[in-house]
Amino acid sequence: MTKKNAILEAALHLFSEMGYTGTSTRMIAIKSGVSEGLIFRHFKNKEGLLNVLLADAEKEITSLYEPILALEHPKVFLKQVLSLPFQINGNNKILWRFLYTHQWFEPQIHELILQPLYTRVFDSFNTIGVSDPQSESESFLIFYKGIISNMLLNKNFNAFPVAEYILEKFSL
Amino acid sequence: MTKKNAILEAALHLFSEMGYTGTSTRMIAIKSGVSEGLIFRHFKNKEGLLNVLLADAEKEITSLYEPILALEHPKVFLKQVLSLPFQINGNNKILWRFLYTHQWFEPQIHELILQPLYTRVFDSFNTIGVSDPQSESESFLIFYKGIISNMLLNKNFNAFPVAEYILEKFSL
DNA sequence: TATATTAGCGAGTAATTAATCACTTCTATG
DNA sequence: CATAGAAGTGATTAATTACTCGCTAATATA
Repeated sequence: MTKKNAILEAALHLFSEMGYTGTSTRMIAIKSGVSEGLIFRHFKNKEGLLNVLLADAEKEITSLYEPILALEHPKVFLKQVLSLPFQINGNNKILWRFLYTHQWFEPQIHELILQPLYTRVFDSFNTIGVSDPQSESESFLIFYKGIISNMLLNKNFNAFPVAEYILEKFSL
Repeated sequence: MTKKNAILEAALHLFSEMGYTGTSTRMIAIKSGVSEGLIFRHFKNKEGLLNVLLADAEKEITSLYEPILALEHPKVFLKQVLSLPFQINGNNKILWRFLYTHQWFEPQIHELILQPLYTRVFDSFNTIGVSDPQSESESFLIFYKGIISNMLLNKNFNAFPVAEYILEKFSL
């Protein structure tokens, strides 16, 4: 792994655990095993490092959504959206936590998580033929985000039965 | 207003907007119009100030929940839980934002928001007689938290139709 | 091989941080 | 009124902050 990537990885871990303002560039340097100066050589400043992490996160979310957005059948698509939280594992959990902790200070993150899905979710419920596809879509996506929040905040939370239950509620 | 309360109010505002680590005691002193030293006289240190805010928040949440927890009829109670997000106004919005931004770094906050409701929600669904009261309760509370998250993160979000929709889904 | 560019280091720096301290002013109570 | 304790100030501190800079080592390219 290049030192540049080591910096990015250490910063992602630290930001997701301590927050952006709670992490010093010195901590990042120590954790990634590089000199503090190198951070600024590669990323200009601390905010620049954050922006690269945000851009990388956007790419990862896009490629995570991609195969699901390719599904044509409405009900299959919607079911797979609710399966996304279960793709959270040891590797990408840190990325999700980074996004969820920083969404309060970086407004584009909330958009990044929901917007790529919204149109297709709306169209799906519209095709299925529900009475109010907008409210149906919004409540569906609120649940999608909520289940991830809960998984990140409560280690004992077993999301499987809840997700099954919700699928039933949305007749999927 | 006492200077002690001015400090608490300024800190709550700043913490909820910039986060705990993103707020300096100097900022709090300037915003509340007191000397920086007074903060430490009243609260010992910055963390002590945070703890007082957390204790105050717990009291406020408790008194917000109290009248709803007093409702006996299961469906009436559950309906009123989903009406809680609409009690968010200019005054207490800052408190909710404080809780939601800090829940990622103060694990007890997630508990504080959900735990006082959980038992009664479970009992209510149990009394009503649903097939899996635990999953029903958990999904219901995920919606409850999710609606508030969405309201805080998306100014254009109109929660009314969504809440109505959810009540229907839970046959309330 | 020669040279230009990039990667990397570590000692600095000015500003900011949380916290302390000596001191003054207010206020309650005997 | 007298006085003890609480409220409040502002200068000061040691540590930490984000960031710079002069330098060397590595790597690419001609």
